[in-house]
Amino acid sequence: MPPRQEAVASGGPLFSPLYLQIKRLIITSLQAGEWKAGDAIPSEQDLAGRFGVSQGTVRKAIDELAAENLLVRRQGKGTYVATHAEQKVQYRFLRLMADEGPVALERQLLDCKRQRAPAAIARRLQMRAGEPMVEVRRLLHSKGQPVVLDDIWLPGDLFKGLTTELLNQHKGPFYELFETEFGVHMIRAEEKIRAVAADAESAALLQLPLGAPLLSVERLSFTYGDKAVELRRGLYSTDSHFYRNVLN
Amino acid sequence: MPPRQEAVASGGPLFSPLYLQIKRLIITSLQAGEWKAGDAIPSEQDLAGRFGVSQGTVRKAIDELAAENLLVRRQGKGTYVATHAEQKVQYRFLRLMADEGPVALERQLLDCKRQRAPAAIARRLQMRAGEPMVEVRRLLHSKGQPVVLDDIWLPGDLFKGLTTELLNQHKGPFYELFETEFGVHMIRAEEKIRAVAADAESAALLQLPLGAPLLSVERLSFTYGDKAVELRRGLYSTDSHFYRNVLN
DNA sequence: AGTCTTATGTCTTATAGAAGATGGCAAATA
DNA sequence: TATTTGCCATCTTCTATAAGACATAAGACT
Repeated sequence: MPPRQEAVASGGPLFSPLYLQIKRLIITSLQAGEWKAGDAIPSEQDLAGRFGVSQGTVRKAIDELAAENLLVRRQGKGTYVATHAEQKVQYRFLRLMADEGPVALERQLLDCKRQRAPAAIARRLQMRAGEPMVEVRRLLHSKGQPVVLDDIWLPGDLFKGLTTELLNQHKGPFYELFETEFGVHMIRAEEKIRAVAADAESAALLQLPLGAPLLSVERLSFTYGDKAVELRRGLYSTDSHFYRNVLN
Repeated sequence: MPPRQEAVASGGPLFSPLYLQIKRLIITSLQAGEWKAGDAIPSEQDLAGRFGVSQGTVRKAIDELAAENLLVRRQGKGTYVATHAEQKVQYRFLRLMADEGPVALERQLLDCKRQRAPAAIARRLQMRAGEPMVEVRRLLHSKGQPVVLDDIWLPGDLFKGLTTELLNQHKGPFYELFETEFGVHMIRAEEKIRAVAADAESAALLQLPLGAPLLSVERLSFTYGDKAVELRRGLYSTDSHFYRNVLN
């Protein structure tokens, strides 16, 4: 067994450990859609054979991918591609909690139309202004009360057949739909949170007085290869709910 | 080598893997203050010898502790007890970012007095109302502008000698002082974030109009054994700053 | 129908060697 | 002589592999 493989060119890290090379190969397969969301990937032994390394090395690669929530391990069963369609947590990326009781949200679609990208939006998604996009607006209700107003921007070329009907007939999170219908997996996101005053439109939609303080949550979501594919701005009413975060 | 050690009693998980038992032992030593913040813990070989297991088993235990930010590994040097005194990030738990440029904060101590615990505060810290506490209030400034107003509550018995003078003469984060002077390590925290309107006092201190929207960040901090030891309420002005969070 | 066996996953532990950091010591140098 | 330089021993963590234990599900058997 050659202890070290030659790496090419200069600039980057000349050598990298075997398990990191394996990890990269697995990510490539995920990106190529070789295994779809919710599927089981081949066993550690299989992959070890395919790549010509030992099971333990594949295991360490998968360990890191599982820690990053790209894969999910189930002892005795197999290793699965992470998905937003899990029953356990309805919304994997939503950090909203209710003051008391669990959060059970109903969706109300407000709008879904194709647009040209405004400069401010395009820049954040590394696109050019004027490129085709889809804008979706919706409300989330809890016990009949409106709680979240979302404004979502998606690249038009990635989401060709996205229509109001498709969104309405689909039960479950948007991200689940994006996986099954468009093959776009959201694996990571960054949020910028501010406090803002409700303008006329948001106040009306959220049934709050004009100028009421709202949580503004601007989310940039990424797919494989750190490619930004969604910009979302949520306005949260925090009278009976809050945004929860853990630090360590 | 016995493959499995006997576990006692009933109720919990009857058996747990060796490396988890080792992990618990290490946590116990940390909690007992056997190694202080910033110190190097014994080498993996040392610990393996002490516990009568192999180096790889100790390694897996330490791996998890490092992933939880209780320990910090440095290849070739050793493994160290995590601390809030690192130069790298001034405030480990502070998620505040500036719209442009880095965050450089100056502190201004407003108040530090001993109090009886109000019921609402006591409950969150699993104490009884009326028990002695320390309340600290302070401002954080960025480029001369006030940005954060903090109201901090600490159990009085744990922080006996905490005075205005001690806080003022200390440079660096509070959590660093808590480690060195009181042996209290903050290892984890939960934050509840809301949008609120500035009342008269906070508006004046943050130099904002009355009713301006503010980010309310309520932080409950824990030390070893999931023991809550600090309740902190921060009001953030988010005109030129924001709260940053990453999801995966 | 219920129990047992077996196949196939992941999980745990152990061992050996590689890679990085550090300090001591000797040779080279000014 | 005083100082620098380079080598090396020895400490640390990191990587790679192998073997057996544990978990799960499905089929064989009673």
